[in-house]
Amino acid sequence: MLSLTRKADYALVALAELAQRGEETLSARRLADAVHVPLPVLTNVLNQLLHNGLVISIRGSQGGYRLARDAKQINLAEVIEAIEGPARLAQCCGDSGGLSISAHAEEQACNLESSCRIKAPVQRVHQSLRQFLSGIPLSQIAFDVPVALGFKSESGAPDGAAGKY
Amino acid sequence: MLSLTRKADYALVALAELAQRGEETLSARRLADAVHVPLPVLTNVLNQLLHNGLVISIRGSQGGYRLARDAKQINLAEVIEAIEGPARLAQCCGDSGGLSISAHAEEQACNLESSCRIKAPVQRVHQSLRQFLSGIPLSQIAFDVPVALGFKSESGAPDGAAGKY
DNA sequence: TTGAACTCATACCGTTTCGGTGCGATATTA
DNA sequence: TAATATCGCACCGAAACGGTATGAGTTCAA
Repeated sequence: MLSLTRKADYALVALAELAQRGEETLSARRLADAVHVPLPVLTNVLNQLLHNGLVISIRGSQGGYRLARDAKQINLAEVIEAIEGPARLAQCCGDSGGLSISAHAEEQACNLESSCRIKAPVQRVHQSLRQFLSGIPLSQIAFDVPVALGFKSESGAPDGAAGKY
Repeated sequence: MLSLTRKADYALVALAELAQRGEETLSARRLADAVHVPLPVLTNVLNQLLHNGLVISIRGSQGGYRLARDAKQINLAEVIEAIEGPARLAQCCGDSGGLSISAHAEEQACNLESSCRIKAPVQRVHQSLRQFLSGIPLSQIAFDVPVALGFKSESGAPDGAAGKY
């Protein structure tokens, strides 16, 4: 459920590695070695990250990649969207943001009445899901900061985060 | 990103419909009509829901389906997992719970050092993601209860829910 | 100026998953 | 016993995913 694609995994790992290297410019080859991902695959991933402004590239010899911003300024939602494209929790209609292509609202799904009775609440869930991911900076992944206020074990109802969707 | 499969959509819509019907036993055919999903597809979905204890079935004529529990007792995580199988946010190793088959820990991925430096924090994210979904009851989807404490608009940092992964 | 070391962009392909269909078996009721 | 259901597979086409290959452009250093 809600799993990431493997490429998104790679992106996360690669970005974390770059974050740990700080200012250093790392060639795709060396990054691939460090992270144990086949070079051509990593190349693809890095390109997508480039186009989404998450890394910057320096061409030519001695070139390579570097984070475009500080690791604290990059969040999980960005990374995932960079690789997997804009989101939609359910097929049911719209995204919310870059809604452009939603106009190809074609054949199926949302001309159904009762399924769209679902639409509003599902979208709300999706919204808060996205905000949840937006709140997690890359730095937390890269440096594995043990977070101050974790979840309160298994006290049945999860605290805060879940209650207010 | 993080999108549900279409079948999970159908499951959600069907369950919501059942929730609204209360005690009524609804045949697959009538449910399919109500929800505008092709009958054979819905049949598959209902079977999966049956095996995961979310609905109960009554066979024979006048048979049909009904929620196995009150809508308040069914949460989103259950529904999604029933359809899409147990979760893993990242390929990176384990689930956490029914970890059995994780032993087929085969060819790839997690024999890599640096990628597994990622493992712990990613799993923590996944954990809280799951708890988040566990906190949303079917009743909220079915009856679209407008929630008391929504998100505070676009105040940059999302409140509560996101801060504490 | 030449060549090496890179990035960049795209096209391609095999495999898996997804969405959907069909059918035979079984169970229940009238 | 006939009608109406669920049940449980197995099947198929299409799309997405994961991975590979290749050619072109860019920069730097000798």
